[in-house]
Formats: sequence, C-alpha cells, structure tokens
Amino acid sequence: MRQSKLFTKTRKESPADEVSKNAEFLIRGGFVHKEMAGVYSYLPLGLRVLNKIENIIREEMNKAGGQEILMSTFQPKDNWEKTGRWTGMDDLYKVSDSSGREVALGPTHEEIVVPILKNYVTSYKDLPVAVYQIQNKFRMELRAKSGMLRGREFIMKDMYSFHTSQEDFEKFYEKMKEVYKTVFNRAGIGHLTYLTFASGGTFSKYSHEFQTITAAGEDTIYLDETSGVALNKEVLNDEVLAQLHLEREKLVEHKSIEVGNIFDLKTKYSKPFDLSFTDEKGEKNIVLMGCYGIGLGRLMGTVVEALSDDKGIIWPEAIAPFQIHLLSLGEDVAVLKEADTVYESLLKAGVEVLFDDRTGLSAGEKFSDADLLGMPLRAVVSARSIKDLPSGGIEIKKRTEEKGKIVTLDELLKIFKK
RNA sequence: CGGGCUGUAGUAUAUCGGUUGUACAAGUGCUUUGGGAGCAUUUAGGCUGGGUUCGACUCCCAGCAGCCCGACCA
Repeated sequence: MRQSKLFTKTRKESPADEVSKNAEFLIRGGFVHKEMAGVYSYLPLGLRVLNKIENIIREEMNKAGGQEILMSTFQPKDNWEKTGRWTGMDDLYKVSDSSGREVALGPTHEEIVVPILKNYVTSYKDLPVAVYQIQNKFRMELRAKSGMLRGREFIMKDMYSFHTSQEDFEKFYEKMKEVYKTVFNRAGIGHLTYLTFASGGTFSKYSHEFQTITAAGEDTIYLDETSGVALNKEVLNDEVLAQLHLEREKLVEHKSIEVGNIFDLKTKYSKPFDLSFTDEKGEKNIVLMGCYGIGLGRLMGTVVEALSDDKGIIWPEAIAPFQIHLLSLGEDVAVLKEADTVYESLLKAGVEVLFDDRTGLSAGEKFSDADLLGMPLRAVVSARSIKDLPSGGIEIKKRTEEKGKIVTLDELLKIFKK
C-alpha cells in the first residue's frame, strides 16, 4: 500500500474529546473514526488490524471444533420475553418499525442460537456441538468510555457450546481456557494476560475471565506472581482464596482490562426454549450450555494501551496492519527509484508493506508517522542509506529499538522468508 | 442514572456584550529535506432553539452532543 494513496492521514494533535491512550493513538493514526460516544468506524489501517485479530480467533475457534455461523442482529421480542430479558436487561436496545413491531438489537445471542439449535438437536448423538460468530453487538452502556474499551456498538466473537452432561461441558470449558490463552498469545498480549477467577452473575456462582494487566484497566485483579493464579477483586474472600490455595499477603493488585470471558450457562437459556435431547435410555434431558466471548475492538484497544510508548503504537507482528513500513526520504531521483524497487520487491515476496512514498515531507514527519502507526519494522531508503552500501542500502529498525542497521535488499527479503 | 465540566475553521486553541485572533492541516509559488521545516499568499469558524439587549459567539433558559467522577457492566 502506497501511503500517498491512503485516504486517511495522521494527525499531530490529540483529539480534545478523548482522553484514553487507545482512542488518542487510534484516531491520530487514522485507524478508526469516532461516530459517537462508544461507537467507532474502522478505517483501512484499523480494519487490517481487526481482520488479523478476527482471523486468529477464527482459526483457533475452528481448531477447537467450533462451527462458524452468522446470526441476525434483529432479534424477535418474543424470544427475549421467553427468557425474561426483554424487561430484565437494562442495556438492551429496542427498536420499533413503522407498524409498531418491536425488536431487539442483539447484545448477545442466546435468544437466537438456542432456537436455531432446537431445530437440529434432538438426540444425544447430536451433542456436543459448539457454534460461534463474529458480529456487531449493541449494548446501551450508560456511560461509554475509555475509547475502544467500552463501546455501545462493538464487534464480538461469541461462542456457544451445547452438552449432554456437566462433565462433558467442563471438559470443553477447560479446553476453551487453553484456546483463549493461545488467542491472546498470538495477539501479542499473552505475557500480560491472566485467567482470573470471577463472579458468575445470577445463575452461576463463578466464571472465568481473561484480564490483561495495564494501567488503563477498569478492573482490579489480584495476582499470585509465582503461580500466575489470579482473581477478580469482587470475589476476593476467604472462601475463594482457600479454593484457589492462595494467600492474601502474596497477592499483588493490578489494574486490568477484561479481554475475554467464559461462562457456564447450565440450563439458563436451554430451558425457556425447551432445548432438549433424548439420551441412550430414551429419556428426555435439557441441554447444558456454555458461552465464550472475546471483544475484538476491545482487544485492539487493549493492545494499544498495553504496548504503546509515548510516540505511538507498537503493534505485535501478528496483528500489525503491515509487517513493514518503508520510507523514502528526500526527493532525490535515485532514492525514489531505489525505494520503489524495494517496495516492488517486498510486494513480490508477499510481504505486507506500507510504503511512505509521499514527497515534500520532512524526514522528521515521516519518522513521527512511522512511530505513531507502529509497524514492527521500519525501513528507510535515503541518500545516506544508499551511500552506505555499493549496491544500495536500506536502513532497518525495529519499532522497539532505538538504532537501526544498514542491510541489502536481499538481506531485507530474507527476514520475511519463512 | 446521580454529580461536574465543555461545545468557536478539518484539527488544536485564544480573546471579547460592538467587524472572532493564532498554530497545524489544506490550495498556490519558491526554498528546504535524517526527527513533525522557512517565506509569501489564499481558503475556512461561533452546536440547535428560545430569551435579555440598540446589539449575543460572549449573559440567561431549554435541547442536543462530548468528556470526566461515581453507580452499573452476560
């Protein structure tokens, strides 16, 4: 991608109406555009990040046996009345059409997925099954805040699993813990993310969350740093400490962001819709369920919060919009020609490259943009880099490093050979 | 939802009850080119609706919007 053709531009000033670091950098870099409080559009750079996160999640969910579907955003009122959540869920968006018919804008999809499965699940032979989707969700947050971290419209992966027994559910639940760890490792925040013991809401006493430690977090967790076992503040009590074999004195308090959660739903949603199966003995049983969520935009915002520096974002390689940011400096014809050759060679080698081919900009401006946009590797072609090698050199520098080095084109290409 | 603050150009800000000033961005010309360049020139602004007033961007009221604190958060 040639940056001269990219319709978005970077911005030097921080937006006045955003305080959070993730929103500031993402808006200044032109990754997202804010529409209203808690609602953002994804622009080319931001969408590339989102797509990469989505693909990681999709791959891992498929590997775990999940079957991808895409459910409707409009949800019938009847279904919500059946589960008692039409009036019971404060943050449900309700919209009505010209005939006065009311529907819900999906904040979650139990009310849809259960009736779907009811069409197909009748026997123990049909279970277990897990389905998931990646889709926009709507929640009427009383106070959207912290940029991408708490939105009113957001993209979420929600998986629902269906089982014949509690044992079977628990086996899957344990597997999902590992799957989630893999997702966060691949997204580059695994080293900061902990599985925490959390409260379970009204129908299940406890659940688990994945919390990423960062100062901007809204949540507070307590971590035993030697064992890596952690729990949320709201469940910090003697009973839980004993259950987890933790000592209060050894726990360290951290601010964190909830990037994922996994829940035991038991029969909470299968019962109202009578989602049941016939077992080996011919007896009818209610299906047991679990649900597993990851907020994609929130994950993106969390990465920015956790991995940026004062100059800008530092994308992990796996979710960076481009693998390399190539810069040409100056207007010298030889430099521009060489930079073009490098760009075309990278493209040919299948490397995702953002090429800052803009002319008329100072070197400092290009460097600042590169720092802000946060590609893992920066490559500079300039009069200076060319002079350093007889064959024409390229200065490369990792986003996390201060000093770069001069390499040949072949050496640069070799970096991306797998 | 309770409390607080704020709405001026694409962005960030300033002043003022009497022709809204600046910086960046954008356009044009020239110069410059390794950490957000220089000169000249051009373009572009008072959230909406009421009220007070000779006159309102400024004061008052309402609405809308945004941010912050709190509560809430499958």
